[in-house]
Amino acid sequence: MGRGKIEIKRIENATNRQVTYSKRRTGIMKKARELTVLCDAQVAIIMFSSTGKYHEFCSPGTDIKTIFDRYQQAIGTSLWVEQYENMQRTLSHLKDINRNLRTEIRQRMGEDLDSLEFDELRGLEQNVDAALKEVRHRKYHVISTQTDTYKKKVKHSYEAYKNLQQELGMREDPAFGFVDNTGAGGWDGAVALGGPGAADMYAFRVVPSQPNLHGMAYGSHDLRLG
Amino acid sequence: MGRGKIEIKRIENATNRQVTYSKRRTGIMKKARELTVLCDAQVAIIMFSSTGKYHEFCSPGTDIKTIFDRYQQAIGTSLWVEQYENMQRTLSHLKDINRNLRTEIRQRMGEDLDSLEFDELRGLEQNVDAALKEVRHRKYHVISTQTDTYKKKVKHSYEAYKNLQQELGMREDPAFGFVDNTGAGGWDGAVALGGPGAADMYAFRVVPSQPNLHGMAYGSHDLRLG
DNA sequence: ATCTATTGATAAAG
DNA sequence: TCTTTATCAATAGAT
Repeated sequence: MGRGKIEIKRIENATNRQVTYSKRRTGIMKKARELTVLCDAQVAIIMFSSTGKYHEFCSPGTDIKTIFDRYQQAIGTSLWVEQYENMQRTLSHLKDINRNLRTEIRQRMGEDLDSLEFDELRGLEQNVDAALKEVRHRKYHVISTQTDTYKKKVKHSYEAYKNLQQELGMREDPAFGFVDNTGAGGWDGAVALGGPGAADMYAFRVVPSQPNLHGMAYGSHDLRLG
Repeated sequence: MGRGKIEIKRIENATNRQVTYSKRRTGIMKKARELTVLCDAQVAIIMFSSTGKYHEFCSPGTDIKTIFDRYQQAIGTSLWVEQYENMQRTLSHLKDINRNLRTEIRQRMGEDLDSLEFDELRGLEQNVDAALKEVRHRKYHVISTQTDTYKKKVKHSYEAYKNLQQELGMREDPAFGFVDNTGAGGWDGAVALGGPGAADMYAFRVVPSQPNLHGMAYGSHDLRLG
């Protein structure tokens, strides 16, 4: 209908496409309105043009949400509710896991032990014992690495100092001499023993792992768009 | 269009109404399909006839849910998308927490220590050390409690035995006598030492705290209908 | 946006 | 429901 028929394929000319969209959209909306009146039907139409503009039609006496709700009911499995419930399940699953993880951490900290069977308690003891050995081992490794580094730094500084001395042709002044700190005691011991207040350092680090859980109470909300 | 024009008002004859609904519905769907192709548009249509039957049309390459979500975003009152994004955020937050908790547990087991600063390492050592003491303390408490219970049971049984003996007027037979198990050794020591394979008991218990995470990959889905 | 030749849609009948 | 066909409606292209 028009001055010559057109092939049903995308109109390449953007202006023509826009004009045709406008005309035909109006036509469809009119048809929908007529169908609503003539046949006592309910119709909902949503359109997006290629430029992103949207237009809607809805039979009078109802609204798009209602019709889409009815549609969901008609097809049985409500897509939205299904997806919503999936997320809901996942959320509560994650929360369960997190609760268990927290419980395990507390037990590994020596708290909440009352609920453990004797065998579990014995296993925990052995596990924590082994962990303590690992941590100590790692600590000593770090200490020795840092000590080596420190020793090297001292050595390099001392050589730089001697070179400087030679450059200047000066005699060494014992008041500014370097002392090799090799061996136990001194720096090593001071770090290993730690000062007051150091004991809670790791416990403090735990805090960011337990952020507040505000905004997680999705339990009772209903996603249906009634 | 047709043999004479018709007024746009409800068709009273039910059969005619149904026939007209069927014809015009087909016509609208065809128009919608043409619009989709000609103008590169997205169209979603839902219809309910007066008899309750539903029909839908949706542009290929998308679906009704997607178009409806986009529509909701377009008109602003996008309750669902908002809620969805909230849940999305909560999920990723929970997953972060979960990851941190697992890291902490691994570190409390003596693994993944490389990333710790020296101070953290020292704090961890002290913390685990203290935890070990707590666990041991609890274990000994359980042992002594169970020992007491055992002793009481033995005592009661012995008394019941003696009463029975008196009832029957029998002389005590040393071969069936009871021995008071008070003191160290015996049952207590056997349990405390544990047998081979007991070391992994606690580690095994951890497994249910790490369920699979199937179906949790909501992270990359985007509900927006771009 | 308006016009109009032309095609498309469909009411009524079979 | 499917087809036919006379008739009206929609619209492509031009202005």
